[in-house]
Formats: sequence, C-alpha cells, structure tokens
Amino acid sequence: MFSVDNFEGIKAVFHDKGLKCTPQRLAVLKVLQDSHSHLSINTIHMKVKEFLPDTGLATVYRSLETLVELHLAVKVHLEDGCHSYVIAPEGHRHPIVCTDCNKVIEYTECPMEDLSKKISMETGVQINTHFLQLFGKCRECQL
Amino acid sequence: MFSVDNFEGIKAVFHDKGLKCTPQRLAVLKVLQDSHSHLSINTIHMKVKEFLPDTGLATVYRSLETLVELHLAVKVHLEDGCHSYVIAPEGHRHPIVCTDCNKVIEYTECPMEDLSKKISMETGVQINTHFLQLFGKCRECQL
DNA sequence: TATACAATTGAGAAACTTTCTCAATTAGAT
DNA sequence: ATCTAATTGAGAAAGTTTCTCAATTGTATA
Repeated sequence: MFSVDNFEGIKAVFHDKGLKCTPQRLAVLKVLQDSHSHLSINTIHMKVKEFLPDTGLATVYRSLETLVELHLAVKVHLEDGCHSYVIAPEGHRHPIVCTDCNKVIEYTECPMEDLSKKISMETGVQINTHFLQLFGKCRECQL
Repeated sequence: MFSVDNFEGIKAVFHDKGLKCTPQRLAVLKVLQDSHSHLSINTIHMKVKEFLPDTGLATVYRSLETLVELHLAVKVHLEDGCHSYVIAPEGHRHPIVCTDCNKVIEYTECPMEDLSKKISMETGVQINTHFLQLFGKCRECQL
C-alpha cells in the first residue's frame, strides 16, 4: 500500500467526523500530498488509479469534496475559471500559483485579518470569509 | 432600444479593439449595468432575451468572454465553485459578495498593492496578478 | 446611400464536467 | 465473526461550455 503523511492524525480527523478512512480517500490525499502543484480532477483520477486501478471518477469527486470539508485539501480557482485541488496548508494560508510552472507556493501569513476589520469599518459589511489567490512567477521561473 | 450607460465610451472601447458593437453585446452589458448583484449565465441569458428574444445562449457566453477581455465585466468565483458575472468597477476594485442577499458591494481601495511587494520580498515570487473576493453580510442583512 | 467584407450570430450538435442512482462492497463497532 | 451504515463503481442523467457552419449584420470605403 501507499503511505500517507501523518496517517494516524488523518485517521483521527476522519473518525472524529464519523467518516470512514477508505483506501480511495487516502489515495486521493496521497496524490495531493505528493504533488507540489495544483491538480485537476482528471489528473488526480489518473494518479489515484496507479494505486487503485478500479477507482471511479465519481469517487474522486466525492473524496475531494470530503477532503475539502475536513480542511485537508483546498479547491483552487484558476484564472480561466477551471478548478484544481491542492493539499491544505497548515493553518490559514493562501496559495500563490506560479503561472509558468504551476507550482503552488504557500503564503504563511494571512494578510486579511487586519484588513477585514478595516474593510468592515469602511463599508459596513461584516466580512465573514475571504478568498485570496495570488498569481506570479516563482523564483526558478524568473531565471 | 435599451440604453447602455456611457454608450459613446463603450463604443470606443469596442472599436479600439476592432470589435463590433452589436446589440447582443450591448444587451449583456446593460443587464450587468442594471444589476447590483452578480448574475449567472442563465439569468443573464433570460434578461437579455427580454430585449432581444432571439439571442442564443452561445452568444451570451461569447459576449461575456468579450466583455471580460475588455475589462467591462468581471467573472466572479462563488464559494460553491460556480461562476457569475458583474459589471466591472471603475479602476481596480474588489467585489464583496453578500452571502444573504447576493448584492455586490465594491471595495474601492485595493489592499493588495503594498502587500504584493511585501509578499514578493518574503517568498521570492514575483506577484503579477491577484484574485481577492470577500464574503460577508451587508448592512441591510445584518438587521 | 450603396457595396463589400470580415466579424458575429443562432441553432443545434458535440464535448466536457459534475451529480445522481442503486446494487454490491467494505470499514469499523460490537 | 457478525452486523450495519457508510462508501464505492458503473453508468445514466443532468448540467455546463465549446464548436461548427450557414446566415446575418456592423462598419469601412466608395
């Protein structure tokens, strides 16, 4: 079998929510863990089938939905409107997507915490969530 | 016929790019101008057909694509992964979507200008574009 | 104002994405 | 080892987006 990082911790997250820790869900998680870029559903499906050849596409959709719910994965909105997924960073962070090589760099500080308050004051809107994504060129692709 | 805000200006934007200023494109623009919420493709299609009953769905897709290219409209990514469109604000702004009533409030300052530099320094990534969207409760919906 | 041409359109087909259904299977509790 | 509810695979179904192409229409030019 394949080995997921922090298996015991992951197992606990599933069990805490009364969800089963299935090979399919772990395989999807492992694929995300092993990748440093954001992956499309189809790519994830292909990679999962290397471990578990019988996995259906619907299961990949369902697993990703579950992983996002559990905050183990994050859905990425790309500039063209398509979706991909990345492994969730520790804590609240924001993905920076390199538009050349597709690598995802995590920004570890959330710049929005102070800003949300400021914006709430200025607009009267009570900000509950935000969605921030940055696009640019990573160090390697600048050479 | 219907009247689009700043018709002469809009016309110039089309002509500058060698694009035709067609009734269908203007109707899509008008629908966005007249709405204070973000609208789905289907809603836009329905509203456009009130002016121009023969407008096809494909034309709505094509018009929106064109309007986004011309920076006359903005594609909005919703929390559930669906897409909508809003009229583009003057200058660079960010939409705040009210999760209760769907109204869009524009935030007039871009908080990212200074941040982009800071993030570039910290991560080594050269930030080119960003995508920021805020979700919350507008003044009215807080009552 | 009439003409010519490239851009645009409508309609439906096609491609693609996502969700649903349901019988069969399986993880985890006992 | 057994039981049960959750999960899965497969394909159908629904929904979204793009494509194709003949017909139409803005607009530049005469």
